[in-house]
Amino acid sequence: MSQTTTPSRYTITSALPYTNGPIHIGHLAGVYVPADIYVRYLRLKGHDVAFVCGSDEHGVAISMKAKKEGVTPKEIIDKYHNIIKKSFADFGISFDNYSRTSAEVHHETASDFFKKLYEKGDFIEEETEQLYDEEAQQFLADRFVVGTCPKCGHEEAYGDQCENCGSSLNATDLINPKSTITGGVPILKKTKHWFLPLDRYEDFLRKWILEGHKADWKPNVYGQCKSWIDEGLKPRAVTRDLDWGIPVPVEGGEGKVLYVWFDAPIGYISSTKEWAEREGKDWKPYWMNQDTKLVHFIGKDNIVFHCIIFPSMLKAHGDFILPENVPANEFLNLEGNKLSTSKNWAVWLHEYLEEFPDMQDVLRYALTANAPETKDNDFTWKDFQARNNNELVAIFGNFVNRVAVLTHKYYDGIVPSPYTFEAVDKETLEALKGYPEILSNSLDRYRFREGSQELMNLARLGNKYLADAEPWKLIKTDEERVKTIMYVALQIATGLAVLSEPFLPFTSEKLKGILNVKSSGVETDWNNLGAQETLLPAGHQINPSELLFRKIEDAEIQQQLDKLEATKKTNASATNSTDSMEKEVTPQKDTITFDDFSKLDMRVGTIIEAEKMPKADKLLVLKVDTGLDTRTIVSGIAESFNPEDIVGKKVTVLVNLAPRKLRGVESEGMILMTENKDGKIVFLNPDEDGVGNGEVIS
RNA sequence: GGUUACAUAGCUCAGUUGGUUAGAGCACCUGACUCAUAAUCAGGGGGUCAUAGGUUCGAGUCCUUUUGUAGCCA
Repeated sequence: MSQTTTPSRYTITSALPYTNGPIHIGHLAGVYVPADIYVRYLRLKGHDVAFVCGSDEHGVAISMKAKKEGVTPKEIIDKYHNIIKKSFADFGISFDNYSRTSAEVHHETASDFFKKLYEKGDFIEEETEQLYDEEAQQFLADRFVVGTCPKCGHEEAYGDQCENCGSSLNATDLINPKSTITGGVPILKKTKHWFLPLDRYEDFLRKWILEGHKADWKPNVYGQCKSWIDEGLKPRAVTRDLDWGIPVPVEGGEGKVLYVWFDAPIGYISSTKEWAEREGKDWKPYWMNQDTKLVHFIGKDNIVFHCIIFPSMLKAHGDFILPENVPANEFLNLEGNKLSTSKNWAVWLHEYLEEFPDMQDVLRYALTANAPETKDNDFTWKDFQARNNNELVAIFGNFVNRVAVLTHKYYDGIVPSPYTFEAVDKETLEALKGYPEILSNSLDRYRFREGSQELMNLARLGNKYLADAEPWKLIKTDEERVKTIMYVALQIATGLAVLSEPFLPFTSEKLKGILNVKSSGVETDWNNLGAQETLLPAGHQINPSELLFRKIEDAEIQQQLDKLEATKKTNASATNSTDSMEKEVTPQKDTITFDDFSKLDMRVGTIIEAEKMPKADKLLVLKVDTGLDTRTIVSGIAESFNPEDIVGKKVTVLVNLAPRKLRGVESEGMILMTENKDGKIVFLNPDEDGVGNGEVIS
């Protein structure tokens, strides 16, 4: 079913980022950069495009993270939605609309979608028994249950998987299951759910994918679909017992929400609606007209949802078109290890943007030139540096600079009139004309890595032309010839300015500024570039040269490597100290100023007396010599220390804390404590010899 | 465990339907040049195409084995 005619419009989606963390280079290389290149290319060719995305804000993981951190899901999604949205915008991902699944338009769209399928009888209803936490009054998603693994005996296995032996489990299989919310023992309780019977769509999928897209879908995508279909598709639950998400909008759906994978892809549609509303357009053609080409950019972990489940949903609904292609990318690693949000093993986009200001295109280029299109790839900072210094600076930037500098040197920045074109000039101009098609060839087949290299080849063509023609020598003997040479070189530079736009949008803009193309009077777009004789006319004034790229020094790379090394160390010590018990690192608090800090008066003190507070399990009444005075401090450490053991101990005391009465005893300060790996409270003690009472801590 | 994909020079990758001495960029070595961000241009060395077998006149390309990596499923 590959389309042979040119589509009237394009709907391009890129995977909705999950709002449990910021965007990192893996997301960029796999999804957003290729999607953005494709979209910019389509726009340059004058196509009607809707490029939509948004934050995916539902699901168990966010609900769980919220409970763990003691905040509401909304606080989490707002935080990450804002970070993500801003970093995309700053990075130049040119979404027509970036929405979020908590938006009203999405709730409505997803609800309606569900209702329509419900009314058509496209769901199966089934009652199953699930674990239920009576105290919290809610059903427990697999991740909310821990217990002993029935296979290996590991005591901290999750309801869906044992991280010790790696086997997947059902929550009901766990021995001694416990709710992670209350710690209580869950009971089995009946619950009703709605299932999408994928088996009904088997014939359709077989025909559509296995016959229709055998040739044009990537091997991995096609192969995975084939294995799913061949194994026999089963009904899949599209609702969950959860309090975070889109409420099931039909009778009996109280306390239940749509499965996040049911609502998320509908987010593409909602986002399109939001965009159309704002732009005063009709969203429907973008999703319902057969002459629209729909393409989903995703990572390989999402293949089944975008190729099997979502298309089945769309088919069931009946009004929608299906994706023409799903160019799923493989994964990117970082310095030899898997990227991990929870382990902080990543190059975070929002941090990159701060650490390498105005260098968006460098990261775009490095990620494109080394994109994980056919297999997992490794991002290394050394490669990043090499791509920048050897290619962007040395080949692309340098060519442009030498052309601009020579033009100013010889002609005060005015494009010279060519004299007679020799064979080499004609060949070079002819080669230049061929580039739009060369690049189209790559981009139409989603080969962005190849495309980026072809673009670089155009700059190479320019460098070679100059090296062969040697205008700097001829200027002394043959001025007419030099005019022709510089004219040709300027045409190539202009070609680069136009053709680099999808790959290097910021650079393209800058280069167009140098060449002053907007006032040249020549229409230079992708389509007529190949047909046009002149891209930058003789007599046209260009602006002074500006460097397009700067070199990246070894020290900058080392800094990034050190940062990763520090992460490794943090992770290693975290694993050691939490060997058996999962211990969450408390998130960093809001920043304070130095003035805030200096308000704290902390001193070295010595405990001179200690006794238990009557009728209190946790409290000790201490007399502490602070160097200033001897004062009474009540401390909640009785469970960890015997009073007699701590007399004479040197401790850190916050002395200017407002006094407070605890159990009738006034406490005049606070002793600083921390916790060791076993959860035991320990003193933060100034144990260096010769440190006396009353010394200020700063 | 099942399944899908991947495995080609030191590194990153091309290699369409099997067809002459396996290609490119980077790195390395040599030479040329100086307009240019010590950039550029030319030339060179370097691979028994993961492994073992098979089909074929002929296989990096098709089939099977083993190993490794990754995704998905159980």
